Amino acid sequence: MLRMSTLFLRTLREDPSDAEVPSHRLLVRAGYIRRAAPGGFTWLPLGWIVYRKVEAIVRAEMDAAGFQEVHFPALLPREPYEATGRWTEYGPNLFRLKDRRDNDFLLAPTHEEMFTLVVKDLFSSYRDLPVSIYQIQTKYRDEARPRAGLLRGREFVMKDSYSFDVNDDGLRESYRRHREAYIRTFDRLGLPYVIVSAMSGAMGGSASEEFLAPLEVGEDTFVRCTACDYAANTEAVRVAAPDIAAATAGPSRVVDTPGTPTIDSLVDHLNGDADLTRSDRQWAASDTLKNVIIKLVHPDGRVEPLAIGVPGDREVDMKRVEAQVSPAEPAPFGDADFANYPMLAKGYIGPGSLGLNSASGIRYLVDPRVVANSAWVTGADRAGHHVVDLVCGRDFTPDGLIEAAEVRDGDPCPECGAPMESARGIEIGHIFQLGRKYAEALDLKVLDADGELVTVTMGSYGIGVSRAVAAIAETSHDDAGLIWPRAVSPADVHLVIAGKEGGPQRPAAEVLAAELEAAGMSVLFDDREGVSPGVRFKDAELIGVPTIVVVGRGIDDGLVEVKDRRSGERSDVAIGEVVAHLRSLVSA
RNA sequence: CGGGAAGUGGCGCAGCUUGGCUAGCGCACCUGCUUUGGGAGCAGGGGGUCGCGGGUUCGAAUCCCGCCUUCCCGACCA
Repeated sequence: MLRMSTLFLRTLREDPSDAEVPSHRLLVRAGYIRRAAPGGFTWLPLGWIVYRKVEAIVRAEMDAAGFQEVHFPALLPREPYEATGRWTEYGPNLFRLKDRRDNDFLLAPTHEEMFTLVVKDLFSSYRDLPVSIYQIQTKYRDEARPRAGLLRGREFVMKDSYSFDVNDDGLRESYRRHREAYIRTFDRLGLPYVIVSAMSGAMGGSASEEFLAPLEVGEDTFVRCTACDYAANTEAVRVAAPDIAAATAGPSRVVDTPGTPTIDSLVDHLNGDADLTRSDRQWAASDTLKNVIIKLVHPDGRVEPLAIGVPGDREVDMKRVEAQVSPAEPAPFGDADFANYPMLAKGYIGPGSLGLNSASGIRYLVDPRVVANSAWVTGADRAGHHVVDLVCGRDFTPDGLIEAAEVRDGDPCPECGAPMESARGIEIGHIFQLGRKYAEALDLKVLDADGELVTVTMGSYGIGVSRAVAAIAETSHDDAGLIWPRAVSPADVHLVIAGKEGGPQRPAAEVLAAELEAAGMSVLFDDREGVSPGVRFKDAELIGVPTIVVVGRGIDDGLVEVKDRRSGERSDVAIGEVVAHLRSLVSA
């Protein structure tokens, strides 16, 4: 039993000034957490109870799925991370430190290397696989900007799992089992989520999905179809490509378009010149093909120019580009770069000067909407000139496709064609078919049935445990305070005494509290003396136990009040029946 | 990393422009009395290196320089 008279708790009447998002505000105000360091929080007793309940549910579902728990140090030597290149690749987000002998160490931001090495250490046969192991561990990332309390800290708790299989079929099965375990976990946590397709990072990536709690305060933008169940992170959205059977446009022709370096000016010119107007409709920005040049900086330092062609009504979304070209980094193509490519007429760049086999030799990738037989107005590689009716596949051939164009509300779903809508969410889980990257880097191989060495294929799967606490608070609160789902509430029942000191309420409440505990329910008991009823009610609402029981003025008639925190509904229940009544509520 | 705002008892804030007596207010905390179904009243208390370091000055929360931290927007971020 948690007695508020002795509980290590102090609620705040006012919002802390540095807290913006509701979960941060309320968790601090209600006495669950306290800021201890930039991006680091102390868990107070109520908060730690909730945290452990969340952790227990995560652990129970991992165990139920047959995954085995291990535990690594957070403080690790440099070497394994050097072997995979991440000592440098992780950049400034990695906490690095030295021991007394000047050896490099790090505080692990994630543990792929260690899991890979421990499996290599123990196992060497296909007979040992598949295996999935996990840990619940404190992670460290030197975030440029910790924010929103528990939602993005520099120290946080993550459940990370890794699967090890001999082949791709096995990986897919391990991935499926984790996906189902995650669905069960988030369902039990009472956390709403959307499963979205995500970018796996490296080119030619394998399957990756994120579990996003759909919340405005979230940092991830995703789109979902209004008709079917397609949903994807913005970076990973696939564009629905039209199917055009044959080119209907006439032969391409170069036209004079003086002073039209922008798409808007070009469209205005096309619609304003009698020789160029269309018979069927006005020209639109989406009829034009805009070619944007960027630079890619590869991890080895090599710099490669890249041309991206998108419909003129859309911007190139650098986040989407980055996700496509990772691990290379996109960078702007500046005036100095243009000087090296005199064949590029800025503002009038067209496919004629682009492509690996062209004069520039610049790789040319286009949006999937630029399909075979589609006709475009695009630059003629001469200032003041454009080409009309340039048909893809007939008049030019790109080097490939790239998903780089911005995504908009209302864009058609790639699955069913219905309009999609965008929303924001908090990433609470991520499942990812890693493949052989780490196994190759760290030489994790097993003997197969034929006695041949094969490289193991891996999956990695994460749940932000401390973030999940904040996400639950974020999805479940009102103006008065938190409202915990029963599965993670710090108590089953919040029992409040409301009556004059010395009256019958206190002894009756003491008896009731003991009976509730005896019946298997956990009780947060407001047994404080000299505290006015208003304070008790406000604190109860702030703390957010889903069921509040008031032993008050009804006690003379043998009645106590049962309040539902979420709905606000109250009902009087005979004190002799309240234990059974509450037990049915709590177990419902 | 760029732009903006801000650091004063546990929490929320004032004071700073124009340097000066004991650094003030509300909440919280302690003592006493009253009060007890929606953040009570009265009286009396305790608690603050004014973010850190340096400088100017007879004198700095206040002015100057540097740094750190927090929040917001952007960049960044399995």
